Amino acid sequence: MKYTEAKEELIQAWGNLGYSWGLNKTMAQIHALLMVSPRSLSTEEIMQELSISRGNANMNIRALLDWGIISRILIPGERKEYFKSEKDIWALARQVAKERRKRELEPILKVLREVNDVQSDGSDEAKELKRVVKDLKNFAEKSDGLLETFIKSEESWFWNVVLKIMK
Amino acid sequence: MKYTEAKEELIQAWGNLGYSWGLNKTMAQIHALLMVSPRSLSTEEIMQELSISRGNANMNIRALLDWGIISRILIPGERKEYFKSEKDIWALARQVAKERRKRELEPILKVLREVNDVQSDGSDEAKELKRVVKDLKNFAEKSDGLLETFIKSEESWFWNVVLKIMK
DNA sequence: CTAAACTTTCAATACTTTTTGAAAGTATCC
DNA sequence: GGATACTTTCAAAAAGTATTGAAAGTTTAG
Repeated sequence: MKYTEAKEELIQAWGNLGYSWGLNKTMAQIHALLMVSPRSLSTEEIMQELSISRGNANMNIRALLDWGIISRILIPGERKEYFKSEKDIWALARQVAKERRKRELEPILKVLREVNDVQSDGSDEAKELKRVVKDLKNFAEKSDGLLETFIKSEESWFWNVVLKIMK
Repeated sequence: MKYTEAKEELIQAWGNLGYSWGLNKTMAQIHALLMVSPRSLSTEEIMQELSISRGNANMNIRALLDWGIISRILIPGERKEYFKSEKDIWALARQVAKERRKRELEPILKVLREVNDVQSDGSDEAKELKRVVKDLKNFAEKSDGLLETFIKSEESWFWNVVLKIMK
């Protein structure tokens, strides 16, 4: 397989994976591009490589900065901004986990804690609801704890544990 | 908080969580409704409760059946079909993990294995690409293994390990 | 200060996904 | 068989999301 072909396939594939991690397609592609690039790239170059508009590039670069998975590089003497991505995939996964926890898990935990106070009127429906809320809350809290552990973990430490699990 | 209010909030919240798990909003809401319902419901009842059309209800019920997270119930003497959901949340999570693994992780693993054969032409770009592919492949394979372990796990067993990790 | 080099915004547009509802299909009953 | 009670399909409409590009904004240099 040729280099450019491989690069395009990878950007495409990583784009899909990123999408399933909760980024959008362009975000994930920009990220992939920065991943495979040995030097940091300017907005202009990103637009070019991915054939996207300035606005689109700008918005998604900002979103990536916001997620904390790429960073701005200022090159002395240059006015343009350059960007590079986090290249350690575990660090990236931890960062994504952190953001998703904030965006997705926290809101549902809040609702579950509220709904937990529902007064049962003794009906089957209310009893079932109470049971489900209890289970969900328990699940969500445990997931939250696990995520937190993962987010704070050192790669090597995490690895050792995972290997132990999978043995 | 009142029962109906709590129920609606929960369906809403679960709808959002399900969405972030890769189900669509209606799918997740139907699932939530079945979760909190002490008895199985017919298509008609689901349409009613969620104010959705017959077509929509039908399509999403089929998708949920397809994911294997709800099941069809036939009540003797009745012609209608009823549906009930898996109520064990861990079993549900395992099922979702299984489907997503098939739909998302497997395709990227396939691409990574292909791209892995790229011939380096000695350029920095090609070297970087090779490095990234190697890392990603490693990561994806390890995630795949971990997911597999989770999917096949018994709840209690998994729990013990998780608790150990989090201690 | 003005021009140049950039970055950001945003209304319009294009694209994707979801939802609707009526029509077609299927199974069961008498 | 025909009527009834359902389920499924699917083209059209609506809703949601992403993308464009030109205009406005900002920063730096001279």
